[in-house]
Amino acid sequence: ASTYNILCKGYGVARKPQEAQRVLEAMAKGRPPWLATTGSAAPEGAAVAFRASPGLRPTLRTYNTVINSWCEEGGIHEARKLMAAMRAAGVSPDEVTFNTLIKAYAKLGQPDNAERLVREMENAYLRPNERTFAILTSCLVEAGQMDRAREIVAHMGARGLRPNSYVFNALIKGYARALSPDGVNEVLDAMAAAGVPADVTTYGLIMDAWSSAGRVGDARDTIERMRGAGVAPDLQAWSVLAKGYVRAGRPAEAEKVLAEMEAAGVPPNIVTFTTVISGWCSAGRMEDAERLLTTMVDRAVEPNSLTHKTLVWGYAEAQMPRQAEERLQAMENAGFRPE
RNA sequence: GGCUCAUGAAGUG
Repeated sequence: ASTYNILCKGYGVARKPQEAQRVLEAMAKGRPPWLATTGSAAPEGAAVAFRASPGLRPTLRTYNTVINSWCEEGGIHEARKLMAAMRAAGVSPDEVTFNTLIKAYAKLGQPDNAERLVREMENAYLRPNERTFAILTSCLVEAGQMDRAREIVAHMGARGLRPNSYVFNALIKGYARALSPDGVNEVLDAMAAAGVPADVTTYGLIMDAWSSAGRVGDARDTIERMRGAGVAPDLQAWSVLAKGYVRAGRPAEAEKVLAEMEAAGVPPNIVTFTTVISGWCSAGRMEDAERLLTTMVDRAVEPNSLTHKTLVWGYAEAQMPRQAEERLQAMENAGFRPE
């Protein structure tokens, strides 16, 4: 029975296209009620899964899983229809159902609709939970509505909820991207006061804002602060630091980060290497880019399409068409399609 | 009890 649900999820993850209408219509009797009511296509694989066991009725989790697969594809309309259908079939949506739909609006950048759905959720006598607030907060932050986001978070207490790290991290993201250390520190203080420890994501988020802005000194300060707080930087955090040096036009220092992270027990991966290679390319230092590529391959890290693309770009930018062509060829030989 | 929903990294068409 849950095998069944896992199947649905698998198909959802695979983002199967929708030839489903045919599959649905071809289904034998014993079709789940929702099939009759959703006039449009469902993800093909999910429909196949339903077909597999004619006698079985979809459970709440089955519905949630399929609704999620719709939402991942931006099919909010179909998802809502499915919610109506499940109700008609006597299965009541739960918090997960609503969170899934709220997330869909969040992805579409529609905080108003997301908030509307939270109200709808409460009208259905369901309590928004921490995830609901994390999704909503993140949505508001993405929309640049920091004040509203804070309001919402402040409201959690009244509903018996305490902001967790997901919620706090969403706020931090907003302030970090606005390059507002005051805002960031304010949230960090609030986290400490709430007994929610800043984690590797929290610090990574902050570092990324600094690094993206080319303010690598601040990113460096942040990673040291993180270590001081007993939080070990992970692969992403180190990669972000390397990006900071790249963005600041300091590729040699970016490359030093590779050794630094290695020493910390976190070997660089393809993302880290490609980041630093792009730094050499940006500086027109193609021989260094090639040298690092060799180092990378020696360490059994294979270039991917983005690595190749970066090098092609680098040679083009450096007015080295001959080498650009060679790179393009190498890319094709490695089985990557040039764009 | 398990199975469904939330957060950070690469040249960025």
